Order: sequence, then C-alpha cells, then structure tokens
Amino acid sequence: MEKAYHSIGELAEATDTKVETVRYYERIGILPAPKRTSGNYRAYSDGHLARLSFIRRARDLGFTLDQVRALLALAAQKKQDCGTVDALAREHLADIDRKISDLKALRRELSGLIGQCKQGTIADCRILSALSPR
Amino acid sequence: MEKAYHSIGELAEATDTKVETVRYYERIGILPAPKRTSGNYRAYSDGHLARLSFIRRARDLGFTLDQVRALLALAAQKKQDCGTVDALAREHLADIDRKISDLKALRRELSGLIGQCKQGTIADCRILSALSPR
DNA sequence: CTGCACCCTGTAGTCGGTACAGGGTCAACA
DNA sequence: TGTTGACCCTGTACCGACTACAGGGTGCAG
Repeated sequence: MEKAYHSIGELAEATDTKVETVRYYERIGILPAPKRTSGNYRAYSDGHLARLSFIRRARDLGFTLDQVRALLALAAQKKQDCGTVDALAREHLADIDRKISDLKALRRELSGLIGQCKQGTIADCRILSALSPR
Repeated sequence: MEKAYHSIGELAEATDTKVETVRYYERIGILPAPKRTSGNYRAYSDGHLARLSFIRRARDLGFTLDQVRALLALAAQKKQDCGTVDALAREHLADIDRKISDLKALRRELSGLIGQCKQGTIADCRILSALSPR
C-alpha cells in the first residue's frame, strides 16, 4: 500500500509544481480542496496526486487550463466515445502548427537582419533601420 | 509637408494598434505624452508616429517591451557602435529557436497520440491515458 | 526549548494589453 | 439651432497562469 496522505510540498515535488501553484489550482477549482490535518495542513489523497499529474502533463503539452478542464470532464464520463478528445487534441495540434510557422517566419526575418552591421555606428545600423517606419 | 498633428485614432489606425494600447504605451512611459488640443485631445507629431511604428514593428518581431525600450535607448545614442543591437537581436533569435524546437517536440508527441483512438470509449482512450500519471 | 523547515491565509505583482463605465468634444446634417 | 453619432477623455477592473511576498502557525530534531 502507498502512503495515505501527502503534504502540499510532497505533491508539488512529485509533479514538478510550485506549492503556490497547487494552492492556485485549488482556488480556481481545477483541483478539489483536500481534507485538512488537525494542524490545518492540506492532506492530499492519491486521487489528488493523479489529477494534478494529469493537469501538469496536459499543461506541459500546451493545453490551456480551460482545455484541461474539458479533458478532465470528458475523462470522467467513461461511456462517451473518445472522438471528442481526439477532436480537442487535433484542434490543439493545428494551433501548434500555426505557432511553429509564425515563429519560423519571424526567425527568417530576424536572422536576415543579424550580422549585417559590422563595426558600424548606430546611425547606419541595419537592424534599427529595418525597425524604423518605412 | 505632412499634416502637423494626428489624433490618437489616426495614430492607432496607421500603426495597426488599438487606441487603448496607445494610451497604455503612454502610461508605461514607452511613448511620450503628446501635446493636447484645446478640447484635451492628444495631438501627436510625426515623431510620435515614427516611435510608435518602431515599437509595433519590434513587438511584431517578438521583442518584449523591455527589449524595445533598450533598442530605443540605443537608437538614441548615435555614436555608439551597433554591436549591442546585434547582440540583443541574436539573443532574441536564440529564444525563438528554443521555442521552435520545444513546439516541434510537442507536436511530435501530440501527433503520435492523435488517431490512435478509433470508435473506442473513454475508458481506453490513448490520449487520456497518455496524459494520466505513469 | 530552540531553531528551522514547512505550512497557512491574504493580497499584490507580473506581461501586454483589453474592456468597460461614465462622461466630454466636434463636425455634419436637418 | 438642435441633435445625432463618431470620436475622444479618465479611471478602473479584468484576462491567463501563475509568482512573490508578508505575517503568522505547526511540527520535529537536536
């Protein structure tokens, strides 16, 4: 058997989360409030640990907290088909693709500017003039 | 000759910025406060327009407002060499490269998950189990 | 029994804006 | 002349997703 309860610090360490963030998740209602010890310390169950792990992993994958809420709600309804989950993930993938191509365009533009000014003065710096109004 | 003064709306439209954002830039001190008309409307010079254009273009390139402040300060000192500007831009480029590779890793991970659940139920959805604690 | 790590609540700050509310100004048109 | 409607003003609160205190309480080891 595993340990019955975890302190907030243990939960935070196990999920690579700051203690303040765990409390924040409780405040916004995405992680249920746990029982308290006699000294008013939060006492988390393994269920809390699992839920927080899920949240953090989804956040790492770039889902917003609202999307995580949606995923958690879906996960709770075991009968439903997982097409909805798949759609959510696909939508998110499209977002990622957009971000990647935006960043690549940006990268091209910026790297074109770099290395053009060698020993010049600000007065004729190409980077600054590229930023100036045309 | 160009028009002597511009209203905040004109400035905003010319630089593809919201009016509120222009006022915000004034509040945080990145765009100097302009003169006022008799009716207390802001009256911007071409210098303001140029500075706002610079700010917006740098923001579009992904520089933070602090970096923009630094660039503006450098641009104001015409004697200095532009190695500093170049370094700032290179640093920013490295940030972008990091973001791109992070997003690519994410993309690989997420796209590996998609399409694995066909007509299944939530109970054995691979996306949800991939998100669950291991 | 003292020191220290940990926990508690509550509030404010971060970044880069955005969204009102509740008013004032100005030009055109009837 | 009156009135509509577009624009402008200030001030404040809000967004997401945390983070950082301040000012205190708890628990355990030496």
